[in-house]
Amino acid sequence: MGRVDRSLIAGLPLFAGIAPEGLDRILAGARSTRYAKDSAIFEQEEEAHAFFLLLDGHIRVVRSTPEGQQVIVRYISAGEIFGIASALGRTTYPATAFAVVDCVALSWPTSMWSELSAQFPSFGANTYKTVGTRLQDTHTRVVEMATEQVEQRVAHALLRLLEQTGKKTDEGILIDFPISRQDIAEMTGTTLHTVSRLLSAWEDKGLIRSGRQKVTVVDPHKLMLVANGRSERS
Amino acid sequence: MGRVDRSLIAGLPLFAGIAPEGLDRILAGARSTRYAKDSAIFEQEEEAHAFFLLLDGHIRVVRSTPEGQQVIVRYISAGEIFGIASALGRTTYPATAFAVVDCVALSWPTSMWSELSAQFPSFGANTYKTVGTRLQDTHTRVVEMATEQVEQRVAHALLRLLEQTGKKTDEGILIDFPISRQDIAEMTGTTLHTVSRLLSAWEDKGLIRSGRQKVTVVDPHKLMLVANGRSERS
DNA sequence: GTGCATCTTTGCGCCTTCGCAACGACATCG
DNA sequence: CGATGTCGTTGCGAAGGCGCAAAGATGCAC
Repeated sequence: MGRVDRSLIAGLPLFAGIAPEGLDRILAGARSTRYAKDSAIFEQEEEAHAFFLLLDGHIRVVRSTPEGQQVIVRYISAGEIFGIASALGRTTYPATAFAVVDCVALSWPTSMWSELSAQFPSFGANTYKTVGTRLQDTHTRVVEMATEQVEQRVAHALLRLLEQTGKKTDEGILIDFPISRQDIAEMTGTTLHTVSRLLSAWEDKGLIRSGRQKVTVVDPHKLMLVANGRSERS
Repeated sequence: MGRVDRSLIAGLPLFAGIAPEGLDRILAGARSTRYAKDSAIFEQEEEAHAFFLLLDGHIRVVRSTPEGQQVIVRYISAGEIFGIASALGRTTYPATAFAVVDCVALSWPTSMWSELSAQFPSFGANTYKTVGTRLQDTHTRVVEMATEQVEQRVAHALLRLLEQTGKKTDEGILIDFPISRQDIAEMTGTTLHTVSRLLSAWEDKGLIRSGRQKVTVVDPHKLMLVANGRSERS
């Protein structure tokens, strides 16, 4: 918990078009919290007491089945809002949010949502736009799961992570947070075994380099061919 | 195209808490259109010129892959809004909407969205709540596709259709619009062959009765057991 | 009433993917 | 620096579900 300087959030598209005084007023209602790696920011089914803006780090949003299987709904990067169930008329969080690395996030009490979105229409509009984008992304994922083979789905998932958090290194583009085979499996609806086999095969072909909780894409273009099924079967 | 009487929409939750004069003003900007069975209300990639409210009938929202495969995103029933891409900051429709039966829908030009939602906050709020619900529903679907076998997915899909449009008959609960094996396959990410086999097996067990483009659920409770995987393998 | 288009059923072989199991590698911590 | 736990790899067998193909049903149009 602590003060937040306006400059930390002034550049975010989320707050585009809001005057400095407005930002200060928005921030006045927020509190900043640090979350240790692997801790939960909120949990599925829990009362939705707040919504969040990630300032630093990476969040993994996970939905669990009654049988205890987990599915990764999405990753959140710095600058994105999350836990906005409250903004959408829900009273409980539909998923659990884990800090993938040490994170810092702002939070506002749910009760402030209507107030903020009314007072700063562009903030509301930007948020809804984000929700709309996520709905489309999720539909895309449904389509992928319905029509593609595992190999394509995993390739697509990696490419999406690259887009979101790719970081250039001298070997290629690195996914900028620890991610295991199991994690990738939970994003794509397969098993860690199958993911491991795929990554091994791709590494042999020189598409990627990977290690413990680490994936670097060496040849994004070829990976894209795989994702589109234009790659000959091995 | 034509006039719409206020009474047609006054009872909808979407317009709850809006005065009669407000409704009239909302309707003044709308136009009513009839769509013949199997016609498209709008098409994927098309400019999002309007958003819609279904007054009567059933709509199938379909997303196509570049390879021409189709996935049913959802069914829309009377009273629901659809084509609200515009409300979410998109400029094109992300999917195609087909009239499953003869339909009647109201439409408003996209440009009216901001005006209406500003003037009638509860209308805006209800719409966003709907979007939130759909996002959750879609996530649920992702989880199902990631963790369940085809049999469970198909059972879940049928149960969802029952919930949405089930109509009691003397044989059981009927899905109230024509739906083919192919349609069910496109909802669940499988093939019409597999769906046909499943329905046949369920019919033998007395769970359902089905015919050409028609499914009646005789024993919803047992179907729920199948959906939850609590049914012994055949 | 007859013909045609569409939808449905069902058999069979194959292939992708899973499940299980065992082993190997790497990092961390005391 | 060695022990321990977590994560990754890989082999093998099983099977769920797909693809293809052909035949059977049903409703609609003329």
